[in-house]
Amino acid sequence: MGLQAISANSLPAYKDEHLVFDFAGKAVVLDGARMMLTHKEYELLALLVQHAGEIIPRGALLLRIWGYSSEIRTRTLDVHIRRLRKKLGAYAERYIETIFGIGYRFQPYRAQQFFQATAAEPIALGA
Amino acid sequence: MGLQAISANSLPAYKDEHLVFDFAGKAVVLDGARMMLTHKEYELLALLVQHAGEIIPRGALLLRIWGYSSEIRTRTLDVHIRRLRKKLGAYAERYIETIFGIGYRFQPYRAQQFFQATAAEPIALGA
DNA sequence: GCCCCATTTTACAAAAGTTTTACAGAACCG
DNA sequence: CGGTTCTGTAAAACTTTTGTAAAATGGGGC
Repeated sequence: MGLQAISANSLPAYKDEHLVFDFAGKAVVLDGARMMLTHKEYELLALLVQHAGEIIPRGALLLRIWGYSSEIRTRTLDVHIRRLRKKLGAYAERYIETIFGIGYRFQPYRAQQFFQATAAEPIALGA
Repeated sequence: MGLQAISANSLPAYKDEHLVFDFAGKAVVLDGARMMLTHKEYELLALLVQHAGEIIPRGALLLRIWGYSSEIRTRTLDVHIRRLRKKLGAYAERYIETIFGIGYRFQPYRAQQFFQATAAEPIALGA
């Protein structure tokens, strides 16, 4: 029965102490409870997690997820980031960093203890 | 005696605390009472039950049961889902989940206790 | 033809999701 | 500091999707 139940572009799942991100099953589990994410929220978080540790510029996020070419001024991205942070609960700030003037970065749970960050160096990332 | 040879698509019957789905006999029993389903209702529920736990996109349902190729806008599926839910009575929402923007999913009776169910759930998936 | 009944369509209401607006607040720069 | 730019946030506005009732359609049997 080729019912094609929800296609799966399989990447190795991301996993740390609190968060399990199953790209194949498009399921995210936080501390054992399934995170209920909308499409856009899922896509946004997935993109960040796939590039864990890297800074992703606002422009890149807006392009990849919204198809917006640069030079569109909108708060949409921020609103979605906010909702993700809300759903990430206590770990919100730890997982999703704001890189002022550049974009955002998903940080694996443990990673932050090694770099006691003052802030973030504006590491460039190709759009 | 069994002149009724085991029909070709005899799948093992689905069964849980309240619902018994006998594919071979095309009979559905809910809390001991036979559910009277029309042909389309039966096909729809059967397809969902056969893939219990999986999300089945609207497009797949419309294709498999109605032969509709995509890009036909119709509320027929929704109407049938509604009638099924009505006949499922109190268990309706528990058995048939709506996955917003994607499709529907039949959930075995017990399964939901693992994921705390607040309400209808928008599990996100890429489109 | 007429009736019955399953099914589909129509039309609108309700719900869920997304974007925009408006402004507060934080970070940067001189 | 004072000005400027950028981000956070809540709430409103908007869009899309689903739910629902009711009417229309269509096929079989009488």
